[in-house]
Amino acid sequence: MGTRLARKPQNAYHHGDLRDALVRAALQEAELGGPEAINISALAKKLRVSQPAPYRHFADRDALLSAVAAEAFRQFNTTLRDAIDEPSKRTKISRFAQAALAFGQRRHGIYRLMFASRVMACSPKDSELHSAAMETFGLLLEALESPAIGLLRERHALQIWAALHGVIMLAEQGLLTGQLAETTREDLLDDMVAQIKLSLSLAIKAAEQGR
Amino acid sequence: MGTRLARKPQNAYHHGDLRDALVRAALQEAELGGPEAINISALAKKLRVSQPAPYRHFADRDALLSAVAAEAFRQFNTTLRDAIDEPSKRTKISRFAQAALAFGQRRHGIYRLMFASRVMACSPKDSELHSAAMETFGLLLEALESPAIGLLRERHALQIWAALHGVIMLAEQGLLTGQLAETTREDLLDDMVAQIKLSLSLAIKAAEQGR
DNA sequence: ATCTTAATGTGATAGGCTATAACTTTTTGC
DNA sequence: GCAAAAAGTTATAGCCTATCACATTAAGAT
Repeated sequence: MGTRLARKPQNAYHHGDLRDALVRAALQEAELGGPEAINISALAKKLRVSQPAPYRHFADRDALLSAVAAEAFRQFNTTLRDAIDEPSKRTKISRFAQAALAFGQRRHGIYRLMFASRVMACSPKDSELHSAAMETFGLLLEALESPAIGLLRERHALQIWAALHGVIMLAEQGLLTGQLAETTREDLLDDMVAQIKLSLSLAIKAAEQGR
Repeated sequence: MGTRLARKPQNAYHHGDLRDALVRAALQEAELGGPEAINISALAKKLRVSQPAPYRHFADRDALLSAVAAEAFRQFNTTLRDAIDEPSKRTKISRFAQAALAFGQRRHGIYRLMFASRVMACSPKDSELHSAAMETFGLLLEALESPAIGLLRERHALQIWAALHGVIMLAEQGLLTGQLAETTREDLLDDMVAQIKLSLSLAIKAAEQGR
């Protein structure tokens, strides 16, 4: 992001970097309180501009949220890329999954914003958000490290994606804390990933024999 | 719900059933638009009462949403109970999962409301919501039909719960439509359930041999 | 250099929604 | 029946989004 000025030059009529500053500040607000915590008036006050100024850069609140979600996806992708590339004994997909879970827990407000349906609903309109989310899926496919191709590969990627998302969402709501305090979320997720990988290898073997 | 009057007796100062009427009307609004679509002023107008009247029955908007979510969970539980009891060649857990997926897709706004974190966050406070959600989990355990007990059983129930929730949430956002049009969501979910069941039976066998 | 135009910011203002306060009308229990 | 609680009402305040008309600065063309 901020390739330009990071702060408003004091006494300047023009902020110089308002659009990016808004996204950064909104991201910070959402960190704890999720999408609901993003308040245009409050952001304007914080950045020392008039209340309507943000509307010069975003058509409405949803447009701002969309831009924030896109930035969040980019940060998510950076984290996942690091996890994939980091050397380790575990499989790439396991590292991918654990990194995503950690992101979802440490930055739960942001994660919630990223998948807020209001924001994701406008995928076709907002290509910035859409492409960032697609890149995440691309990283997942890469992490799968599977010889499978085409539909089978995508199918299993989607299963992992769903398992991951489900665990993160449930963890967020404390639905994994009450009971089962002993078994950690990391273990639960790793089990699911292992099951899906196993099923994938079986499917490949079956396909090879069938051919 | 409505054991009392279904409609407001005309020209009556007291509505007679406002609390339940509000929950029903709100549920209807959320059907399409999710939790954001619930508007206290609009509900009051629709039910022909003054705008502040709802506040005689609910402390604030979140309290209303909580009550609506509780009712939604009860309806969810009824659907799931029917699916479990219905005779079929498939396993109980598969029927459970398919019924939940169908509910999540047909009534996506309601499903979103049920798991809106603002609402679920206040679990301890709102025992009505909390107990309805716990009952859902109880039904899942029942549907699992597993000889496993204790932690192992709960662990696998949570895995299925997470897989289910993940698939529903992704389907909701159209993230399962673009690619993979051929493979239906039902199949995807059934695969995941089968994988988890398989893993469960293996774990049981391992535990028996270990003993 | 200057002139025009687009971009960006401001004050004023409207409208919607939540929520509270003070007052009124029924209902209910003693 | 009467006192008190329950459930409505009108009036009003406050917050937030969003738009309008106007002001200022930046940028590009001549």
